[in-house]
Amino acid sequence: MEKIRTRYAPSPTGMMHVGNLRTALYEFLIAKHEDGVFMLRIEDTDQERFVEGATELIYRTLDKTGIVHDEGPDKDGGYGPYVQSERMKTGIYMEYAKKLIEKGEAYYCFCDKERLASLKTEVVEGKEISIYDKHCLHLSKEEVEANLAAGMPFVIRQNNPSEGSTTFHDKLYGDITVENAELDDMILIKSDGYPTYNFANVVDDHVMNITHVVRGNEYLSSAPKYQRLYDAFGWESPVYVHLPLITGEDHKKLAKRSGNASYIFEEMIKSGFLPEAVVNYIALLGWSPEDNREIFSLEELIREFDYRRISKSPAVFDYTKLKWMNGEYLKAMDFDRFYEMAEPYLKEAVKKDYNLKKIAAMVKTRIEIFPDIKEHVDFFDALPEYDTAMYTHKKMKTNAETSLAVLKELLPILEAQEDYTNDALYQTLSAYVEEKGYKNGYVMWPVRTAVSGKQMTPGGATELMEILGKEESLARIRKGIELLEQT
RNA sequence: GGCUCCAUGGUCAAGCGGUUAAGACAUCGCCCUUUCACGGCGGUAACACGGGUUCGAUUCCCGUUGGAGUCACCA
Repeated sequence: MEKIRTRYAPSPTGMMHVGNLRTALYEFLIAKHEDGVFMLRIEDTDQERFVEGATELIYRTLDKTGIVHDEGPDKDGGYGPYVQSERMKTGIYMEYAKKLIEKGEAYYCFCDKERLASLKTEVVEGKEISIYDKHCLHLSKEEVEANLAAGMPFVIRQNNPSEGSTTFHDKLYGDITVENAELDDMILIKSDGYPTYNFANVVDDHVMNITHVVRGNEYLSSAPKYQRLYDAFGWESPVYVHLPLITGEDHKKLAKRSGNASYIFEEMIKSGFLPEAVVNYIALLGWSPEDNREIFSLEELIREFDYRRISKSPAVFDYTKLKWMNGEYLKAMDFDRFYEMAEPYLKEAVKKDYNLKKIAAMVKTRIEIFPDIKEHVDFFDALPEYDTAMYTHKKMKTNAETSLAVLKELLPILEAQEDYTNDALYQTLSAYVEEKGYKNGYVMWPVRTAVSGKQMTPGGATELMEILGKEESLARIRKGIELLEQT
């Protein structure tokens, strides 16, 4: 059987959001699942929208996520060039466009902007709707030659029949048929000589031997026009796989512009997400495995990914679930790697000379994304101002009064204590608890409160004291006693 | 508005004619616990509606409603 070849064909116009990334991922998975080839092609036919550095961003993102291409501008696989502006220089698009003209499947159009504007009949939701009237199709050969000779600017349009219908087959959506009358004579070659996406895409996919055209659902409605192009050329059409859209909370397609930063990959990484967690999460937006598993490495995805299980309805991007998944990755992560990644966040929150590794270990199972660290550990640097009401805990049967008593009794004991390791401290406190016949929490609660000044901490009382050290721990307990005495 | 697609809990999502309609996130409760978290256990919560087809429809067909996409010399 022929080897599967898929392609990711982004235009270098800015940031990559999770929709783009998911498309790349599925294209990659579909190819790799069957040991095929995943290719990268840069579609830069719109010179006006080109953004400096956008190509590098694509490389960086692919690299970070592990979605590596087998062929591309930087990896020649014999189908190059892989950048459309370079391909254009070879004259390939014009050459194929002319073939279509010869067949009567395309024609020169000399209409100017004004005439085109006069065709716009209707305005729906702020968008002008127009369908080209085939005005230039009726130009005689002589007129065309004359216009060309005179250097008149032109475009080349597809000549779609006004009768009959066109059907194409999508692997997920099945047969889709539309009336040819619905098909506008779209522009194939722009007046600047560049091909449109619509044309370049079809030509390149064919010439570069792409077997499976995988792309977002937004192309579903133009697919019949592409199909007509294949038919006009007499080419066999590829296998189409149109992917369901990823939407925001508003159930609307993710927009590249006006984009919410939380859907942009780079921004997500900056805000403390792991690339592998993001990849794992988006793999599950629109696809599900046969079993109930949810945590997948990229290698596992390659093994399990069956594109026939891709769903047809759009999926809302759930930030909360992504965070949960990121937390799962953090918990499962090797400690050294975790520490390396967490260190900058720890150092920002804790300036004093505490054992950051111990703090990191405490925090590892409690956070979902790295920035969560700050709120967990900020009390190490400075005891926050707190309300003595925090000493009251119903379940521990503590209140300001009992806490004061316990703390006062404990102070001399802790002053005498030299070994401030967690185990030793815990032993000391336990002994005290036992001697007095108290409940554990009755003692631990006020100590932890005094030592942290917080409702929630990443560890218990003695764990905290080990890190704070004797001096600071005692200072905080004295402070607690002072506060409690004032009430 | 035309065309096209889609339709299971708040979200992701299994199901592919007969099920007590899975599971996950979120949410709520309980347990565990040196607080919180983790972990464990449990609860609330869904087949949009109306017609068919069928012995039987969440599942197949049609319609309605709802949602989305698209209608550029952008991709």
